[in-house]
Amino acid sequence: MHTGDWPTTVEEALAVQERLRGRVDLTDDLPELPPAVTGLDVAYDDAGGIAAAVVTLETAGLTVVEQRTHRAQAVFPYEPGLFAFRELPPLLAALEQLDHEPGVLVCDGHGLAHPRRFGLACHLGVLTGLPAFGVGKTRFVGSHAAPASARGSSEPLVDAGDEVGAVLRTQDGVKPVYVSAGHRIGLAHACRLTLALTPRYRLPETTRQADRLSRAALR
DNA sequence: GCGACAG
DNA sequence: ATCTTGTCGC
Repeated sequence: MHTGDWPTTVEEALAVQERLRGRVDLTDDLPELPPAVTGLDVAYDDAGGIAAAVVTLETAGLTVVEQRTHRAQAVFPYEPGLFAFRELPPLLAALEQLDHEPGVLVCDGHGLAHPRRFGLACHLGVLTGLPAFGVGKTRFVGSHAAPASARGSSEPLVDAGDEVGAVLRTQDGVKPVYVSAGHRIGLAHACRLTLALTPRYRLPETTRQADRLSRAALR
C-alpha cells in the first residue's frame, strides 16, 4: 500500500518525473537469460475501477511461477506522457504481494521512448530498484523505418536525435512492437528477452498472461 | 495554426 | 483502456 502522497495534478506529476528521471540507471548487469521474468498489466472497467496483475514466468519453459492481483479505483486521469501515475499505484501493490523478487520487469508500455525519457518502465524500475523494460504495442514518440518482415528484424526508434528504443518484429509478417530500456538493462538485451518471450505470439507471454489475469480480476 | 498523443 | 461480427488466411 502507499502511505506517501501521490501527484494529483499534471504539474505535480511533471515535477515528479523531472526529479526521478536522473535516477534511471542504464547499466546492464543482468544475466543473458534471467531464470524468471515478471510481466505486468492493468485492466479498466467503465466506473473508474482498475485491476493490476503481475505474473512471473520461468524463462525456460514460460510456465507460471507466481501471480498476484490488486484492485483499486483510478486516482489519476489518463494523460499521454503521465499514464504511469495512473497504473503505478495498483501495480506496486500487486508487486509487493509477490513472495519471490522479480528478476526483470516486462512492462506494457514504454521506457525511454517517452517525451521526457521517463515512461512507465523507467518509473517502475526506479521505484522498485529492479531491472525493467517496456514493450509497447503502438508508437508514442520517435520515428523509424519499417523493419524487415522476418521475426527478429528491427529498426532503431529515434526521437529528437536520441535512439530511444527499437521497433522489433516478433512474428513473421506481423505488426512489430516497440521495445525500450527502462532501468538496469540495455536495449539489445531487452530485445533478446522480448524475442525469447514471443515464440508464438506478437506480444510477450508475460504481457499476455498479465493481461488475461488483470481482466479476470476486474470481475 | 494543425495534427499527434503509451494505456 | 474498452465497445464488437464477420471475415480473410494458414
